[in-house]
Amino acid sequence: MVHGHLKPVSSRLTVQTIGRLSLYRRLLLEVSASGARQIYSHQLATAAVATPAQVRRDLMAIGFSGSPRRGYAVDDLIAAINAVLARNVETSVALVGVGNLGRAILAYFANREPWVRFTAAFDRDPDKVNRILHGCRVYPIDRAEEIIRRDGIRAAAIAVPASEAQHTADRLVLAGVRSFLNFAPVRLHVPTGTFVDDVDMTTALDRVAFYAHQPQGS
Amino acid sequence: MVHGHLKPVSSRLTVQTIGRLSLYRRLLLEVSASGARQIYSHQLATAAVATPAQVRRDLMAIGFSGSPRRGYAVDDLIAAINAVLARNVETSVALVGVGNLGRAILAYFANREPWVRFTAAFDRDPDKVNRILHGCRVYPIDRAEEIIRRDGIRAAAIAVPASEAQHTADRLVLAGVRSFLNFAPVRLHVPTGTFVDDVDMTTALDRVAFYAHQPQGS
DNA sequence: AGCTATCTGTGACTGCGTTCACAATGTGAA
DNA sequence: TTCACATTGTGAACGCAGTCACAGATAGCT
Repeated sequence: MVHGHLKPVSSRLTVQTIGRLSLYRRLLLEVSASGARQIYSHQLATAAVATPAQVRRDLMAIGFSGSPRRGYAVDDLIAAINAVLARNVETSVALVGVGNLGRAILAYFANREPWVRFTAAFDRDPDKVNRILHGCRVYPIDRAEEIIRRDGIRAAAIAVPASEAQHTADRLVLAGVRSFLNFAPVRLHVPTGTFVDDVDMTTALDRVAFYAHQPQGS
Repeated sequence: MVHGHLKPVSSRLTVQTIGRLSLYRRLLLEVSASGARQIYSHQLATAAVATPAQVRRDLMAIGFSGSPRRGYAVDDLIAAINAVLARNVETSVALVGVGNLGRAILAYFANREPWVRFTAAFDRDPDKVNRILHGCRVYPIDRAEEIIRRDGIRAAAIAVPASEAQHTADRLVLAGVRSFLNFAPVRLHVPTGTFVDDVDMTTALDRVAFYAHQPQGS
């Protein structure tokens, strides 16, 4: 779930399209590694569990063209997506909350997405600070504003308890963060122009439990 | 992201509504604990970062009525949502993949959602099996079909590497699982009537990185 | 060189989730 | 008891993401 008000970035680059581009890139990297140099929209669509028209629309949105009867050039497409998604620069992300979940996040993303790096983590617990976890240094939460400003960090993952999430977000916004990956099972109130992507495992689990009880029929 | 084709469960119980009901319930439990007995749609909407009309439509979808000038009865509403979401029974969920992420999931949900329980976990690694993690026993992956069938488990969380996710899902579907919480950064091909809720942290992080670079203006 | 098959690019359309707006309701105050 | 008004319930309108369907393009085959 995504919330937070944003004007469209370009003509037709919606949040959904951005998400699918991320998926396409992952799939294309595998395709490229397997040696294929061209790919059709219907092949990419199958891999992404989408429709060919959807794929073509998404690529149209980033101004990437293929050629009839040959499809899209895989490596060029990867480069085009890289240019759009990450502006070809490494993005620094802060992590707040180094509990079970926070540590799993650091472990999960270590060496996974080269264009994104967790450069600083923060926690309230004095026992957790001043360590280095998966290449990310943990600082006391009180130094968050200072370090985020110093390093020009504009993105942050929130992995604190639900009761502290809003307060944490407020502080980060003031420090200059405009884009949140929110793992807390609450919705954050943020100013216009701030992006929030909720990764709400609680809601997801409730949904899964609900549909587990539905009658088999399609 | 949710995929997998499903006919509407009831008249207007969409996937989105189910998700919001889960959120409402969490908020209402806090409200109830704080002592309030009635709540207005606009109060619930503010807490959920939604609109009053949205809240009223969702409650209409589960046939719950309030009264003008007094709003909705908090405890009755919680009970109504419980009845819809979990059918008032405990749901058993299997976990496949007991790596960093899988263990974090078990820790995260231990004692969090009383109506959902991870009753069995599976892993390929012989070193990980036959332990009990956060109240959940870990079995070798080869016993998955047997145990899922034995316990009538219909929901599963997938926390295996991307390359094994599809294969894992296929086996689980054959064993009777109809509802997936997919943490692997791929889209699963599943038969009609099977539900998949993707918790794709990779895509989410890419989105957050993208919007971190967008100009401040709303 | 011409022809054909098949894929891309895109205007138009569709369906659906959300929001609007207002009639109906009934509560609490005087 | 009456009145006033804040809140609910919901038909209708809206907007947008996704799909359709076809014109345009081009590579390969004969």
